[in-house]
Amino acid sequence: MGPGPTILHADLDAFYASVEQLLTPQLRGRPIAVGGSPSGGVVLAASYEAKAFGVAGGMPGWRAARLCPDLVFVTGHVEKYQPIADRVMDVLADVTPLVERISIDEAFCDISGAQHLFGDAAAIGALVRRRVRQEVGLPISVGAARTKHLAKIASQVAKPDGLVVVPPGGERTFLDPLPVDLVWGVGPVTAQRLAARGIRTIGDLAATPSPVVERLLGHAVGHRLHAMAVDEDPRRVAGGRHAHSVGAQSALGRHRPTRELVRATLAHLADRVSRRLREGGRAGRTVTVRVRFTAMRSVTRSLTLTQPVATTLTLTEVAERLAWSAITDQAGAEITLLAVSVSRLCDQRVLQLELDLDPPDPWRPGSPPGAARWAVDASMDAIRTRFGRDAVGYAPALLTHRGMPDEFRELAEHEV
DNA sequence: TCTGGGGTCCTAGGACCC
DNA sequence: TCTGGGGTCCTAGGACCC
Repeated sequence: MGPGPTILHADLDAFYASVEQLLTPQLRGRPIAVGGSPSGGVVLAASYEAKAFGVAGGMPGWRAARLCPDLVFVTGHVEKYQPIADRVMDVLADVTPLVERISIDEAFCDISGAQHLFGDAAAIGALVRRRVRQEVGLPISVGAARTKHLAKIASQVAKPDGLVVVPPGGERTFLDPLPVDLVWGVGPVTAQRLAARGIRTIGDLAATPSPVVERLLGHAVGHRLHAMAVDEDPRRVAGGRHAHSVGAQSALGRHRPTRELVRATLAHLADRVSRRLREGGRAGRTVTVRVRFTAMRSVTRSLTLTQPVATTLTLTEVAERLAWSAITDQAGAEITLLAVSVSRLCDQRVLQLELDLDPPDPWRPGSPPGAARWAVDASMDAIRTRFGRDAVGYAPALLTHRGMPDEFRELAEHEV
C-alpha cells in the first residue's frame, strides 16, 4: 500500500462565474455567463446552472443564448478576479510552501511535509475547502493522489464543490472506468483517434501496448498519454517557472488588410508584448506572427534574429514584414485576427551591454539605432509607471478597440 | 449566427555541419 | 562520382490547456 496521497490539486469551480454570484446575490442559483452577449463575443465562464444547459467557456455568445434562453450575461467585476484568486492561493500557502500555481484559479500542492501538522490528505483537502468557503466565499474542488496527473483527474471528478481522495492501491479501480478525455492532453482530436481504435476509457488506454499508442498519436504524445494511463507520472510540484514566450493577439472582425490597419494593430500588439518583456527584464530572438483569415484559417510566419528584441519599434517592424509575407501569400483574403509573439527568451540585462554593437537597421535606412529605441521605450515605460497605462501609447485612434478589455487580457498573462 | 486571449509542447522537413 | 549518419537550428503547422 505505501504512504498516503501527497499531492493535492485545488481548482476553483467556474471561477469567474462564482465570483459574480458571490458579489451579486441575485445571480446565485441562476444560469449566468461572464463575457459575450447574445449577439456576439465568447463566453469566458459559465455558472454550473448554465453548464447544465450545455453552456461552456469559449462558446460564442449567440450559441449559449440559444442553448439557455434564460441565461444572464454579465460583464463582470474583472478587476476583482486576480486579488480574490490570490487570497485562495494564500490559503494553500498556509498549508505548504510547495505550491505550483498553473493558472489564475488552480494549483498543485505537495503536502508530504505538512501532514504532521494538518493530518492526512483527506483532512487537508477538507481544511482547504472549508477555509476557502469561509474566508473567500467560493466553492473549490480538491483532488488528492500520489501523482499530479491523478490528483488533477480526481479534482475534475470531484467537481462541483467536492473532494476526492484516491487511496494508494486504489488507482486502477479509480482510473479504469473514466473516459479517456479526462487524461491531461487528450482533446477532441486525440479522443476521436483513440475511439476509432475502440479506446474509450483510461482502462482501455492502459491496456493498449505503448508502441501501439505511439504509432497512433506520434511518439511523444503517445508515450506520455500511455504513461499517464498506467499511472506513471514522474512530475514533481515545482514553483516559479519562467514563461518561454510572450505574446498578444487581437481579433479584428472581417477586414481587407490595409497598410494602416495592419500597422496600427501590430504596433499596438508589439507595444503590449515588448512592454511586458521589459517589465520582466527579458528579450527574445524569435518573432512569430499569426494571421487568421476567414473560416478560422491561420497562417504563421516566424523569424529568428541574431540579436534578441525587446523594443516596440523593432518588434513592430519585424512583425509587419512577417505579416505581409503571410497576407500576400493569401492574395485577396480578408483577415480576422493578428497575433505577435516573441520566444527564445533570454535575460535582457545581457543585452544592455551590446547596445553599441547594434547595427543600423537594414530595412529602414535612417531609422533610430538600437540605443535610441531603448531610450524611447524607457521613457514611455516611465510615463506609464507614473501616470497610468494609457497615458501614452503607440496605438492610433483608428483602432476601434472592439476586442477584450485589458483587464481580461491581464488575467491570462503568465509570469514573464 | 460565425467563434477571445494567454500560453505549452510536438512533428516534419530542410539547411547546414562534422 | 556518389556516398553515411548524427546533431543542431530554423520554420510552419497543429493539438491542447486555462
